[in-house]
Amino acid sequence: MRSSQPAGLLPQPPSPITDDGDEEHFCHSCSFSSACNAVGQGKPELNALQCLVEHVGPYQGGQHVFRTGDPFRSIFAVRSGTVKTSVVDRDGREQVLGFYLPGEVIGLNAIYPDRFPCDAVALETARFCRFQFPAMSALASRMPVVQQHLFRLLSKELGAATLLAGDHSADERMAAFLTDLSERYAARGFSSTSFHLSMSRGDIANYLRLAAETVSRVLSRFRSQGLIEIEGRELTVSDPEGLRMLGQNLLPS
Amino acid sequence: MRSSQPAGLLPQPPSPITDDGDEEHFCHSCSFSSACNAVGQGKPELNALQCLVEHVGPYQGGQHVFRTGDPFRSIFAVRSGTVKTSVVDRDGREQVLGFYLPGEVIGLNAIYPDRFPCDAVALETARFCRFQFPAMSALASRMPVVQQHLFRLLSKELGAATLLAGDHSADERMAAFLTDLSERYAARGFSSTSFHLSMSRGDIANYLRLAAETVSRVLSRFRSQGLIEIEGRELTVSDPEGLRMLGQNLLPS
DNA sequence: GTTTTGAGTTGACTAGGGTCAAGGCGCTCT
DNA sequence: AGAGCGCCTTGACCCTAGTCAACTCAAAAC
Repeated sequence: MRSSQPAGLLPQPPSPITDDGDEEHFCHSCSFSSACNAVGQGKPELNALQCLVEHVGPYQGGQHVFRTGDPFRSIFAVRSGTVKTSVVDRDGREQVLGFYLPGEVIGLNAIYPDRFPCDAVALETARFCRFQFPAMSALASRMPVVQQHLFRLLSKELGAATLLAGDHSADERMAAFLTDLSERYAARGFSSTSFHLSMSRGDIANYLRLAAETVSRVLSRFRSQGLIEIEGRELTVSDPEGLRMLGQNLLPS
Repeated sequence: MRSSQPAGLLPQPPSPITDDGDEEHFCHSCSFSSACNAVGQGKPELNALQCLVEHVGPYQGGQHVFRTGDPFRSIFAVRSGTVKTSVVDRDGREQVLGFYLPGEVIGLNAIYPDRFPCDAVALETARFCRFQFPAMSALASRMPVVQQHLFRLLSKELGAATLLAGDHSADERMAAFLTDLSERYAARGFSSTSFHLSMSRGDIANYLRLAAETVSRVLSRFRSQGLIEIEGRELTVSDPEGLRMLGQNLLPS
């Protein structure tokens, strides 16, 4: 199953960025690790999970992983790369819903409508673990720990969505966004103070419900205040605590 | 179990508003009906569900059903009355997260943190079905239909939270809010064109991330445009289609 | 090498909605 | 009845962030 490729895509040589790395380490930093590990500890259910997990990709930057309205059949855990989810409203305007880093899961919001309610686009070359959902759901019935994990993932995402809905200033939003990204990178074993923004200013602006110009201005202001250093899409957080203070009202707990 | 009361509350005579009504009809309009019905069709699991459901209340308007930080032990289905959920941020400002009508479920966002992440306050005399969650979760493992129902409820709420996060004008937000309320009342068997707003203008404003004055102004404008009639908290929707058009970008599907 | 294109930055102006303030209406409590 | 209070409405003003526009820069296309 390691070698499976989506139809129509040529396999390409692995690069340092997109290489899956060793399974042990990758799974350790994956949102599903507790579920997967629970299954993978020599129990007979191991085979069950292996049947419903499939490694897919690579998707090149700009390619769709799924589109609004596609029938819901599986959820995806990001193995490498970054993904943006978005909807387009009736006026044709895009609304960015979220960015997903390696180890995070997309597609959970499709369970209810039974169709994907948003687009998912790779921002850079990306690979995934694809979990067949009906089978996953069935497995969850037999394995409480898997069920619990799904409940928690859903509930967690619900909490995250709620935070963005508050009325907050541009500075608060940006500070919270950067702090959140920093912590998510840290949780996956990357540097928390220095990383690459894989999304454009426009995407950030859209996600934070600001104008692209405002994002530019706020970043410039943060730089002149010594909170961050930024050049293009390379970001260094100089004052993590200062940023955290600014964004605290938007951050969990 | 029908007669259980929270400690410290005197039973009070049922009123037309707060009376549970007959079980059959109530359950028919409840979000949990498909799960409950599946369980209650003469199967042995009937007893299991009855053990974990408890009818609680009445809570008077202003009373807390649960508070932020309370340990998570159960979810609640509203049987009668209306409930507001909210958080207070570090500056002490309240943020209204949602309003819940009879037949709707509160507490799902507590699964992940394992504590309630928000307050829930009755806006008017309210009664509930309380479901012990660990037991419910265990039941879900044995009964796929219950599990599926929980997944769907969570995923549905996730979709709803996402909609509020967009950047929309005051008019769009208010129109979508009224249309949504109207449809939820209709789904529960009440009039969709004429109903009582159980929350204050301030609560509506807070929920929609507007100022109370703006809510007032928008409602006045809607009235002068012939979209609604409103007197105090009594609302009549004169032009449902017009409202729907206005709020369409915020409404599901 | 030149042109084109798109992302990003910065400045000037504008507008939607927040804030402040005053006043009306309908409660409840003496 | 009168006082007090909370909720609501309306008006005047202001501020944050959006819009429009000009310009830079780097990478891709020719």
